[in-house]
Amino acid sequence: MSTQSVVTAIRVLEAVSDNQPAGLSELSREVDVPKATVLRMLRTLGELGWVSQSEAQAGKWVLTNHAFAVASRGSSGSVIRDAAMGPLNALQLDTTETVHLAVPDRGYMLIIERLDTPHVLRAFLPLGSRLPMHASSTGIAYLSAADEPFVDEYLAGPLEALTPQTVVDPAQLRAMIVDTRTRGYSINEQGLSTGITSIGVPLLGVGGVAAGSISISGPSSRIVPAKYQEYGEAAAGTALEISRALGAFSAKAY
Amino acid sequence: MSTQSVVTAIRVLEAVSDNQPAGLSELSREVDVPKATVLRMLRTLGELGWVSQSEAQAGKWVLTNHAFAVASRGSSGSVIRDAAMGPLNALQLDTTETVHLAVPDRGYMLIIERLDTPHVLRAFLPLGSRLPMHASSTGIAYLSAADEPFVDEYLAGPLEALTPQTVVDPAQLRAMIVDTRTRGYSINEQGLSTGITSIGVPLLGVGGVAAGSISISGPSSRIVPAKYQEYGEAAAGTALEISRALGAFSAKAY
DNA sequence: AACCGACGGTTCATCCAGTGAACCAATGTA
DNA sequence: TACATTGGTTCACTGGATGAACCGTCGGTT
Repeated sequence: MSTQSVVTAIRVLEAVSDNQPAGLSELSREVDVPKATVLRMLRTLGELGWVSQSEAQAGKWVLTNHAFAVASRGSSGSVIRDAAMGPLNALQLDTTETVHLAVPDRGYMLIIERLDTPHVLRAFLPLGSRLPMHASSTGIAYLSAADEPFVDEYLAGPLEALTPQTVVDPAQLRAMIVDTRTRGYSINEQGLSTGITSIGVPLLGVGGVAAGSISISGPSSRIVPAKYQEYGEAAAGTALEISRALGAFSAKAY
Repeated sequence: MSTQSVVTAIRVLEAVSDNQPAGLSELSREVDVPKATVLRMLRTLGELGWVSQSEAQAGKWVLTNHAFAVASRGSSGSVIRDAAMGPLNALQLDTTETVHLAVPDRGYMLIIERLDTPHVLRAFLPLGSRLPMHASSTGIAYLSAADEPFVDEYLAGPLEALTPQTVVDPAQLRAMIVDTRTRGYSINEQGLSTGITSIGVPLLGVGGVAAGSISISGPSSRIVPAKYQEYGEAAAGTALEISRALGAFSAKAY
């Protein structure tokens, strides 16, 4: 790989992100690069305003808000967001529950938008949360629209259980994906966090490829089985609208 | 500055972020670095999963979601978020209007969280939005708690008007900052976008330094002058609670 | 008190990775 | 047709990146 110093710098950056207030030796071990080099990277990234020394603990390094600001103008993210916000807003008002907009990132679903419920009891997924695909309705929905090789590869990997209800059996997950395809929406009952049920639908981008997903989430006491169909169909309608806006069904532009 | 290839890479990354589907020559000009070098950076960043070729337009480069995922675990962001979400939630329920959580980034306020109003008529700031400080209630609130040199520098810079109501006169802005200090909250009437009024309060971090701000926003037809005081005081109370949790008033830990 | 290990941070000779001018083919446009 | 711009490639040169060995400090053990 070329430009190895850049590679090192980015790896350091990701290591900082993963270990938040991260120490020098710690990072050096993590990235497997001499301390001197890591420190030089941190200094450079610091000058650029991407990391800084934690004011709470000297010698510990943290990410800055600037890093977030630069990266939040993500490509597909903003395209999808633009297309999704209107319909998503309507969906939230219709259902009165929290709706999420998620895009894929390396086996995770990344929450990039949220419109929340007026209910006192509300679910909180901070913006930027990464949810394992197999443990979230957005993830299963995304997988239901993704191409086979991707699904095979994902299901072959290690699947961690986040709650006692998390489904980690590949065969069972495959069945859930098939159900999602036929039904039009995925259902996740407390597989991500206890007491939360969620219903997801995939979004399609240009050429009909999976681009992300949306979901309706709330306490399992409110999102009861009797409501699955109503919410599922509402979400599916919204997703269709967004996918259409993304150009999923128009002739591919050459 | 050391490790110049890293500097170049990050500058390329930021240039991509700013110009979204960005072409090679375009970036080369922007960063003032030969095309060959820019291309090498793009390839390296591509291998790392931070940028990719736009599938819509070949040869154009865009940021990936992965970049967003890494950077969204921002330091101060998450610390503040953890401290703020509880009180903010209560504030939203009390006022029934949209509340925002914002942190500073190079002259802008970065919206990192939002709790939505149940009202059909609602304002949308996408999460990750960057608002000029002088044109937002969060910005003026932040400036009212920031140190003098920072304020001087900011007001000396170019101040763009986003709407006909945006205040861009430094003297007038300074008066607004003073008012904010004495009153306890800032008011922005349609300075950010027409038809939207917003009330902001600064958050203080360790040592009492400005760390961010919160705001209550809504259509100017609902957030009328008669409500300013009620909302302002509610927000100020919430901000105080958050600042306390951030350790603004405890003895500095040595 | 003396010892130890781990911490953040520094130094500097070696050498290889990054640089950028010049190049290509393709497309657009006047 | 000619000209300008695009994305992308090549390669000799050299100066910037590397990493082993170093320093001072801190906190816990014995």
